[in-house]
Amino acid sequence: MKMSTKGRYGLRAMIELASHGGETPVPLSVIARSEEISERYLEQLMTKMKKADLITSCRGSAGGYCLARDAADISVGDILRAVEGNLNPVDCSVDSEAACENAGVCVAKYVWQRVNESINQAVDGISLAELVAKIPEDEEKQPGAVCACQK
Amino acid sequence: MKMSTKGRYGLRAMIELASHGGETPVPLSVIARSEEISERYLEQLMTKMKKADLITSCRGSAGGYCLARDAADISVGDILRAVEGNLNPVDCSVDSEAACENAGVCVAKYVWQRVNESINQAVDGISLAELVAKIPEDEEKQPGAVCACQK
DNA sequence: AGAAACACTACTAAAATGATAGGATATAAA
DNA sequence: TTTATATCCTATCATTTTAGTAGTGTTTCT
Repeated sequence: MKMSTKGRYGLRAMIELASHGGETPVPLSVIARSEEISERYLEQLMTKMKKADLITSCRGSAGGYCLARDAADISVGDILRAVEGNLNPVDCSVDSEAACENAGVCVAKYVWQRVNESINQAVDGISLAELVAKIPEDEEKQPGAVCACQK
Repeated sequence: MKMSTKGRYGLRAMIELASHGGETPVPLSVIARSEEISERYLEQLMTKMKKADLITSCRGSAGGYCLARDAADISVGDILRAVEGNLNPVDCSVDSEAACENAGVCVAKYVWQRVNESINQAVDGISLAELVAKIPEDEEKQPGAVCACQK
């Protein structure tokens, strides 16, 4: 039950992006360098977040990425689901998806549904703005100090 | 963020075991056949649950596994942590473990801690007895009908 | 003695993860 | 209009993890 690098990197990239104020687009290279994430790999995650309408992009020189809306209106759940796919611990726990023929009598399903609800409730209850507000003053200025931890 | 077969099989095996009443030891072969899980693989999971003092075993002919205590006193959390290890979505989120040097200023950590607490609270709030009670009457009698779903 | 069951360790095929690589396209500034 | 700086798109690949096998040993009941 581990969050993959997709979710971890994705979240950190969004925190980094949000902490830039949003005046001008932030190039991928800046975020990647700050967070010590492979530029090529992060690019794939940004694509997913763009498709989920969490960020916008400008190509060409002086281009980069911007938040698609206010950081207060982007939840951690939005970010994680964008890069990780749904957060259900078990696919068959969500009806009409990959439910097996025993779904009707399966009591284990009850567990996975509860866990699923619990996880989503937790991540939906935290906004990006809330996280940026937690960054210590002096850290916010110099990109990179937010968290270079690879975990 | 998927639960591996360890957690899924482990939970199902325990539900199956608990549904046998506990009068006599239930052989691995019975549980494995009922739940359509590889006997050899399930054996490894049972070993973990035994080490976690969730089950006891009797060797030899007429041997098998029993719950170590009342099903009401075994939580789903106990089971999942026994077979999966801790349920933290990210290792560095738990203090004094694999914390990185930026743990002090890392705001992402806050997210993982909240998610961790949320998951554990959910699984600790469900007992094995509660699940067994949910099994439909006619299903309870014939082993295997509980859930043979591989998910 | 022999069958039935757990105990322990090592190995392995397959799947998922975490990248890397190579180009194509767009944009602004020189 | 050329050049530098970006994003965009698709394919490939090495590594790690997962899920399962296999072999051997030990215990216990009949």
